[in-house]
Amino acid sequence: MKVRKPAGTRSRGGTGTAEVEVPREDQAAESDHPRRSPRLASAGAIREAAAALFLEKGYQGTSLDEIAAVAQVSKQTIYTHFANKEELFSDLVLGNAERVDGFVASLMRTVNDAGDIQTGLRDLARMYIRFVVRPEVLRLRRLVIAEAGRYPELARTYHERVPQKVYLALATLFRDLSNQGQLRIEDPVLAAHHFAWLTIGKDLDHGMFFDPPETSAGADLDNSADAAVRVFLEFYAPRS
Amino acid sequence: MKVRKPAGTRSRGGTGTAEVEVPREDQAAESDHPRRSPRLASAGAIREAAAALFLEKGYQGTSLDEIAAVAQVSKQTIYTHFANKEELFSDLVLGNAERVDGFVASLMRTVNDAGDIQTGLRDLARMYIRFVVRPEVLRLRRLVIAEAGRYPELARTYHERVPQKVYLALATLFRDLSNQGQLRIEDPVLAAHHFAWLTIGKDLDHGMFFDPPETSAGADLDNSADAAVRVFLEFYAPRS
DNA sequence: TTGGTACTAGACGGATCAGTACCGAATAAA
DNA sequence: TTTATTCGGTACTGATCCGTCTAGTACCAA
Repeated sequence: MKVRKPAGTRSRGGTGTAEVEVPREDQAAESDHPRRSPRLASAGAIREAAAALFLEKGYQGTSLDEIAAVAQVSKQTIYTHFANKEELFSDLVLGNAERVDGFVASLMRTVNDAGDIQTGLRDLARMYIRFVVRPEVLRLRRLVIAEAGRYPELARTYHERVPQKVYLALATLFRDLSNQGQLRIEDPVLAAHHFAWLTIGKDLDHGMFFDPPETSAGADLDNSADAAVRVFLEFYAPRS
Repeated sequence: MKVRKPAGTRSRGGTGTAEVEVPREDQAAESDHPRRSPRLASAGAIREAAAALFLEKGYQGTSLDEIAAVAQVSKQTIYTHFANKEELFSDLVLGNAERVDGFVASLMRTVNDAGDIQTGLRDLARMYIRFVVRPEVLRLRRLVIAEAGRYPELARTYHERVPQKVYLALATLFRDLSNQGQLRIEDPVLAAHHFAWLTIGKDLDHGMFFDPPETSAGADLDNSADAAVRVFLEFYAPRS
């Protein structure tokens, strides 16, 4: 049961099955008073192991002993870094949520860099759908939904920081484009939802129920994205 | 899987806060004999209790002792009707899945009864969104997604019998309407997804992360549905 | 009466798991 | 060297839970 290494070399990240990026803490990121931050080398390994196991087997399906074993760390060490299982869980969920900022920024950059609006929205939709369809994203979403009943606050926070952040960015973008006369939009938030769900609806739904291996082929994703943009623009493009 | 017929409305006094319909397999015995109840009466009570508890606290969060207590039944009795916890769970999920047939039929009836296509699709969208937003539907969906990792076959079956059934019905409808010249659709399945996600995307997403109390008001739902239909028809209506 | 069915009540085995306690080794500073 | 801290190993506690088992009660049919 226990995977033990023949003493000596501890290879961290060598296995590297954790697809989700684990935020490293530099010094004061955590709560204030506890203990002086010493060698935090183990914190990263714990986060990696927790991410891999939580995403694969769910919150309740993962035991701390298992995390400790995979992280090649004593269970006690987990408790020196995290107060309890719940905090470790929320650290994973919220830590990964922070990555969307970069993604949203690149979305906006993409559409600004494009020549015309069709191309811009098409590229945006293609990026969006590819982001959403990634196995880690799907699994994390599933995980949050699964625990939404037990941890409603976590679900709310995740929703605000991930999906909603994208909707609001889209809404802002559409409002600007509408002011420039490139779109004709009365309710930017509504338009953002229309764009988002036209684009990702089918694949996100699929990803919620089926395991990731069935990742859609890239060409199919592009076709979905392009079709979504055509429908969107037919309504929201300025009347010629 | 046993084939069950939707029995009448009978709620065992006191327990019933189960919002999900529970299929009964025996319709006798209206009067409540104080203690010694009719034969097999317990199966229904077990299903009711299991439905209420599973939907509220999740699969892993619900113990069989708890179900037995709520159902006012001995734990042993549960095992005379269901092989194990998993079967009880799948009975709940799949049993409720059977109800979509009626819903889909009424959807089609609605659109056929309408005078013009705008009205027809508008009424259809309004019905659709109201169905999806119901707390029992949202909770059941959440439950299935939560256990999709552990019970992939159940997730697949649920998806086929509930959401996919609606998509396919929509696709068939759109194909027919297209043949009649009332719509202009090349890919009916794609159009069905566009229609579905334009309509329910936002509220379904919300319902996955937030607890049911925040049920959207009826007027908002109608506005969402109507806006979705406008966007849909702008692209899929025949060119005038 | 006999036997079968439907059920209650409770205990129990076997297992899992979160969280704690304690020990000793390694490490680094004083 | 001494001292303090970190960490791995492991045993332990207290609790939960699935599923089984026993013993006994009520009802019904042949």
